[in-house]
Amino acid sequence: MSQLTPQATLDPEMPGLLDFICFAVYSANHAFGRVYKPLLERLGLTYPQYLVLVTLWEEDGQTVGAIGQRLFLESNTLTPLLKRLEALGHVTRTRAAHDERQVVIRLTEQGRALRQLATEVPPCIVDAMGLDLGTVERLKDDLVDLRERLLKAVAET
Amino acid sequence: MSQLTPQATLDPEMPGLLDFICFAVYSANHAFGRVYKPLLERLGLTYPQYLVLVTLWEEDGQTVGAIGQRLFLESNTLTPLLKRLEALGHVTRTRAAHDERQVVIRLTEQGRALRQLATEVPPCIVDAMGLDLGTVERLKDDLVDLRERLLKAVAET
DNA sequence: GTCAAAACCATCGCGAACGATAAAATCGTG
DNA sequence: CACGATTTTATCGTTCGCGATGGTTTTGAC
Repeated sequence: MSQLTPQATLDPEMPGLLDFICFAVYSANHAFGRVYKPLLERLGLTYPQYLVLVTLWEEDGQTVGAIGQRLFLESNTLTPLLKRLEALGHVTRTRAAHDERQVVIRLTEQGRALRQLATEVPPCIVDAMGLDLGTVERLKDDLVDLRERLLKAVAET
Repeated sequence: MSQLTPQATLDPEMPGLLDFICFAVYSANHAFGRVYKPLLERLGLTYPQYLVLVTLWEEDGQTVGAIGQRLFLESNTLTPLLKRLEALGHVTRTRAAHDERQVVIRLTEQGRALRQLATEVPPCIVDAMGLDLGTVERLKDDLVDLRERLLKAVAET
């Protein structure tokens, strides 16, 4: 282990990795993934699949586009994911009668039932964070604010 | 609107997507990706490749394992990524003489030169966030704290 | 010195994310 | 009504991320 890395004063140009807030977000996201993985494995779900189901538990019968708008994803990501959820028996995919372009995603009975099992998940996450809900809420709001600022900046490009 | 549903006894209700701090992190991470993409495209880099180079600009000649420890990635992710950086001419990959198991990653002259071009990137990100540096710093610290708590919880499992 | 255990990296397969592109349905304008 | 433009979803190729596994080198116990 080469212990001495005196972080030379040589670089006012490029900040270190630990100065990047994007890396803090990136690595926190990664850490959430590691916490969620064992919990979701028991449900046979991946993390993005879980997020899709959360939106459907909130509001069933959404189109692919509507789900994508909520999750900031597009059809090239969602279509294969939704096909897997269909293969697992959690949802159905049917063309909308009034507009054949749209595909409506509906929970099956099994998909609805999964919601009960999934109620154990959020408390486990809160427990793993070990923070009071006020702190979490504030952090969440700050992140949403940051996200909106970033997306606004991208849109203006 | 988003009254946090208490995970009370037998409450079958699942919090909405917008109540999940993990989703705030997930979507903020994606938003960063969208901001970085056009900036890094000019350098011919992806976002993870850029993160690897940032660590190497900080300290050249790290092993694959050392880079992984910093970025929370493992060889199965890093090896192909580093091979691409090698193919691009930014780094070299050589077995360590004193321990043939380790692979040392060193910047090429071209890889070092890229650092100058990349100095334009961080100011663009700060600009896109539109937040004062104190707010950013505090948010970053909170995220690092959250990350450490989550990883600690995983390790205790 | 020997040999099993550990460390380190590479490989494989799968799911996720996205740019580019295509195909089909619908809409809007003339 | 006709027809080009738009909307919506799907497909393809590339990169990332990770679990599982394998191969080589080093370490450690005896």
